Amino acid sequence: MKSKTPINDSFRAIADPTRRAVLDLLSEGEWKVNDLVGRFRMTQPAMSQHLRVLKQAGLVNSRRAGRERLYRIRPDQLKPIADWVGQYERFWKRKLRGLGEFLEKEK
Amino acid sequence: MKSKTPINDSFRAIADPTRRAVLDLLSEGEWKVNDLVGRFRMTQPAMSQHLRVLKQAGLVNSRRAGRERLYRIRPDQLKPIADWVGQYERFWKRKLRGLGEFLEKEK
DNA sequence: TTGACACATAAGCATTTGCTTATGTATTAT
DNA sequence: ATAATACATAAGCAAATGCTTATGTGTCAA
Repeated sequence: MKSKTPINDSFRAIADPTRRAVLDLLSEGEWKVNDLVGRFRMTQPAMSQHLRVLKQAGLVNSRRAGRERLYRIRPDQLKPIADWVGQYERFWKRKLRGLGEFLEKEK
Repeated sequence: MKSKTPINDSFRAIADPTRRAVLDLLSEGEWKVNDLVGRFRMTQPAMSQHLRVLKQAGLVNSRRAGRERLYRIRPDQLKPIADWVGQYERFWKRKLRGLGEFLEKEK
């Protein structure tokens, strides 16, 4: 069987465009589920399932407020992803400076 | 039907741990397919399929060399991902400075 | 030219994913 | 207490994913 690492869960979680859009909305502040549903062509259970994936990946938190449930982002949990992609940042930074063509031609 | 954007393909491509590991290897330079196969517990067709996904996402290039085929990374294609994750960078940077607790408590 | 090599592609299959329509579970309103 | 609201969870299903074992296709070697 395959081991599921949390870091892997994060990458998988943001692979879905709906979930990325949800994170973008949550970056503005807390949202209740029904308000999120109203932003997508999707039923409420579908949204709840996306939120569960995000929660299991550690990318969001939730709290009760009466009979509503408010989700908030945990943006620091995106740092492992930023770190991984950041490994490659130097490549396009060099390219933007125009002194990185050697990589294209090396070998 | 759902439209498949290239940016979405990139996120999906790096969702798989094998493909991320391949990209990490390719960041050292060009690799031939069989050498990549030797690094994973996987058949050659499986690796070729991973490489195809990476190629369709624009994350790698390939060229023939005799009867071998050499793959190289196109790291600048990761920039859209870096940009998206980078939107959230300020959150954990603020947190590291210790002056970002307000976000935890706001509302 | 014939065979071996390096790789891609096809076909098949089990698992996962993303959605739907029920249905369950708190919480609030009456 | 009862009904309505807000959401989660279960079950079912089509499509996508990741792998496998054939089987192509192009290149080199004999």
